[in-house]
Amino acid sequence: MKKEIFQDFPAFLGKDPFMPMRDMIYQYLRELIITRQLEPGSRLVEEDLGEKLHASRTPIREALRKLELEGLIKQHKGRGLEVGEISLEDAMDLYALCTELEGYAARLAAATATEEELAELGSLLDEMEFCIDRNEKERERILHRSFHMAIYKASKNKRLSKLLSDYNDYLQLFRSYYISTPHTLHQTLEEHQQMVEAFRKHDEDLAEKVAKNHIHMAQKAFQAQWDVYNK
Amino acid sequence: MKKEIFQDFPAFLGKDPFMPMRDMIYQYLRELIITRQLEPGSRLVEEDLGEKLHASRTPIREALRKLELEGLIKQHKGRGLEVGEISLEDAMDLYALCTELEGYAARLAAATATEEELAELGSLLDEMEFCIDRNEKERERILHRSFHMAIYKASKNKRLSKLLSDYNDYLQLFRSYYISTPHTLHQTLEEHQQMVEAFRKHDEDLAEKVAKNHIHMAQKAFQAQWDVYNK
DNA sequence: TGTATCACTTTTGTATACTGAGTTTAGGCG
DNA sequence: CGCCTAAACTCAGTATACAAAAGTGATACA
Repeated sequence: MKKEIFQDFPAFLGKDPFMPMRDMIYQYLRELIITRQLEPGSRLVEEDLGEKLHASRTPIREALRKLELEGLIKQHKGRGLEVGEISLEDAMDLYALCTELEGYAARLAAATATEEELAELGSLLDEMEFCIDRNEKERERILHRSFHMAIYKASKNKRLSKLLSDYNDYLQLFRSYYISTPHTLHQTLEEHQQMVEAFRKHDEDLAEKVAKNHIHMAQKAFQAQWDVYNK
Repeated sequence: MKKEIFQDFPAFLGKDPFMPMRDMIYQYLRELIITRQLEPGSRLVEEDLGEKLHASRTPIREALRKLELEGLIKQHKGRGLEVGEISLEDAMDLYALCTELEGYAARLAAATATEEELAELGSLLDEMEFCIDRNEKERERILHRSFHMAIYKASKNKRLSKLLSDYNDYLQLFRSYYISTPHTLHQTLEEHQQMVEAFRKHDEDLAEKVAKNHIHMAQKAFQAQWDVYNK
């Protein structure tokens, strides 16, 4: 495990000086894993991490337990933890599940979305279009996330919202497989527009269908890239 | 917090002498909470628990963190943890979510169930009928759980299976609200029979419909009892 | 040369000690 | 008598120390 990876932890710490150390460490490691700065298979030794992050084993352990529960890290045969490999089977399961859940969330959103929520979604859409034209990828990524979050919130089901929000982060891992080309970005934008359109008409069936299709497209893009990488 | 509640922990420990203490404590506390032996609002002080369960704070903490993540216990404003109160809103959200997920699992099961899986479900059904006639409630409860697990497994989606399995345990908490009368048990049995029937015919739409209805019935029973308790 | 055993190393599991934040309580002052 | 303040207490957050399990390697014996 290279030490340089952990160089920017002090800056990360500064973000919220009141957050408990364990949560800091959790979020920090989670980000490293999801952005693949920590590669699958990397070993995570409590004492090493403690030294590198200038913390004792106790908060490290609690962060690791949480990551383990999320499925991002796994118990290494025999002993120690390591960053989990992603398997095609798991990815397919997750995409299938998310397809259902997004569809359901969209259905609920279509049924109950308020004018404010629709306006919010509309303005996010405009911003995203702007970003795509200017090729501001990072900002586009953040807006994309906000867009989906806004839908989850509009579903008015807190459990569903939390679940999808967690899964969305996880899917981030898979997205690193297929690079967003301008083409796929425009494609995605159009799908988003269709969704908002369906919400505006309060057409539940259409909203569900379009949302499901949206995730399904992402799944197909992932699988295509997977097949390229793994012959 | 009464000490007597924790009397049977040594026996619980005996079940698997190789399981780490933190997992023992987690499972033990979880069962106490779900069966309401630890009432909502009970305070959970690390040091107290350590003394009563003859363990140090470290494994206790790790067990508590896990329970907190599951939403079974909450950080009490200012200080300490306590067993979470259940809110009607959260229960309704969870039932709605489970309705969707069970429906989806049933659809998948109907599509792909093998002869072995169908036979397994059939025999569980027979056993349950036997138990209901003899009024063996505890055994019926365990079989009920196994029945749903068998469906999840038949869906062949591991993520979905894990998620529903966790939620099922959680719903146990809500079930303690409405007592299972022979009438509702027979009603439930019939719903289960309809589900297996749909699986046998590989009728996905029917399976989904019946499964959703099954959870929806449970939701209605819960809400009715809630309304009685809370005026 | 191959294998079995034993000491050693690595790393997690558990216990305990210390610290600091927030709460309660008791005493003094108006 | 009530209110404000400060000391004491409670309890979680973090650090450290010790124990135990499990791999690793070296040595001795066949």
